[in-house]
Amino acid sequence: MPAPAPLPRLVAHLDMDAFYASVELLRRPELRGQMVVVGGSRHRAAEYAGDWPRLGDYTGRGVVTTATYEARARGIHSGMGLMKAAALAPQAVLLPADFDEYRRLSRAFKAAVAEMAPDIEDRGIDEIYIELTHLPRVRDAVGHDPLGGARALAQDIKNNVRRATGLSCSIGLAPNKLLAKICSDLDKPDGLTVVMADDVPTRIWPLPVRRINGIGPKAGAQLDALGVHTIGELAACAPDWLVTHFGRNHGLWMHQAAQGLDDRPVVTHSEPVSMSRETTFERDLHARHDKAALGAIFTRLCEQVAGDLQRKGYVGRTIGIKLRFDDFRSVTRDLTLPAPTAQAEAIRRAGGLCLKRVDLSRRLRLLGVRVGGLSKAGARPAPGSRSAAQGASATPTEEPTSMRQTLPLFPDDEAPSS
DNA sequence: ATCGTGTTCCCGTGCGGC
DNA sequence: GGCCGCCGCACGGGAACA
Repeated sequence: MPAPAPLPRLVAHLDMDAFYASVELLRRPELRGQMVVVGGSRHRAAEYAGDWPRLGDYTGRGVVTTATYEARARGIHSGMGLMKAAALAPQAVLLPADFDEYRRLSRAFKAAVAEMAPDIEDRGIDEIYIELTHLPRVRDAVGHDPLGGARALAQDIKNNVRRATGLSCSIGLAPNKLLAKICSDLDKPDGLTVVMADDVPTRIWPLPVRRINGIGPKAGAQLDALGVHTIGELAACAPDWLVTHFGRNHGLWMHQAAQGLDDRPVVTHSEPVSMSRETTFERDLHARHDKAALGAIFTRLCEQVAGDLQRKGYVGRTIGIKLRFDDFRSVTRDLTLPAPTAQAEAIRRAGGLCLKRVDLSRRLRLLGVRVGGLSKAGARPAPGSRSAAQGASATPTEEPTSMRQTLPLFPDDEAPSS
């Protein structure tokens, strides 16, 4: 009896095509074929008498969230400032984002995948990883051809997503998450791309290093400056040389990734670590001059994040704020409370204390509130979180005195250090 | 005239417990 | 008591990604 061939691991990465824009086209089919951009937050999708709002008429802050392929052909891409996009294609239709609808379709496409392959890792609203290795259709594929079985399954998953949502997606099929992610992008839209270990030199090595998930703008620019442009060039770098430039962890990881190696599991369950709300103002605000407006925004953010926590049944111990100044520098401050909370009042008081630790002489463009160190609202504190238990043996209901006094939301700049 | 929102992970520093 | 090393946590910043 011949020894059974070792089973290759098979992972799929599924990415919805131009997700938000495609959802908009589902309910506005008359826009098909046009340049459509989704983005901005403060404009309304009012009733248009056959006349769509045009990018060129938009004034204000905001970025492109998604653009149809027609708009991308004009050089528009996600993350681009709306005013810059407007210069490229003023006649493109601009629609505001409707996250409730996107979440509805997101649940629908994930359910359609789960019918066929239940081991799914959520990677946000429009993409997932799928573990295929142990599925009967793959493991016991006819002719002992697991790859053939996986490819057929991936095609069936695409068909089921389209049946359930009317939307197309692209799937990458590979021996690990890293390669699956890269190759789901190789044949967009509506693609199904397979890359196995043997294909890495021909299909992966010619690509720019930025295509590796985890090499972002900073590392990409650094590698570029060092003369390393493609993944193949990165693969040829000595690990020690990468370690000297990027540190032990990062350098060794880069070297592994460039070989197409990755053993991260598909993680099917995860708990949230933090929840936050933030907002960019329509115009930059000053802590003293616009104190009332900022205080109101701050209070609203605290209420929103408290509402999010309560709705989802979490409490958190670490309260943080985030500020972005007019020069785009940002700072964060946080504070860990003796006991977790989901109350807007407590969050606002702690956030107010954080705020006092920041030099507020520059104008602000963004304010955010974050709650981390989350635990389930009903649960006993985890045996790992010590400070609540081992600090003074206070009763859980007792409030520190500092929490009881009403603190100014945006304190005047007191005792300037200059 | 750019440059949002929400989340995770990682690293360095500082500090206290042991 | 002082010092040391180790460890974990809190905090702040940065990078990355959807």
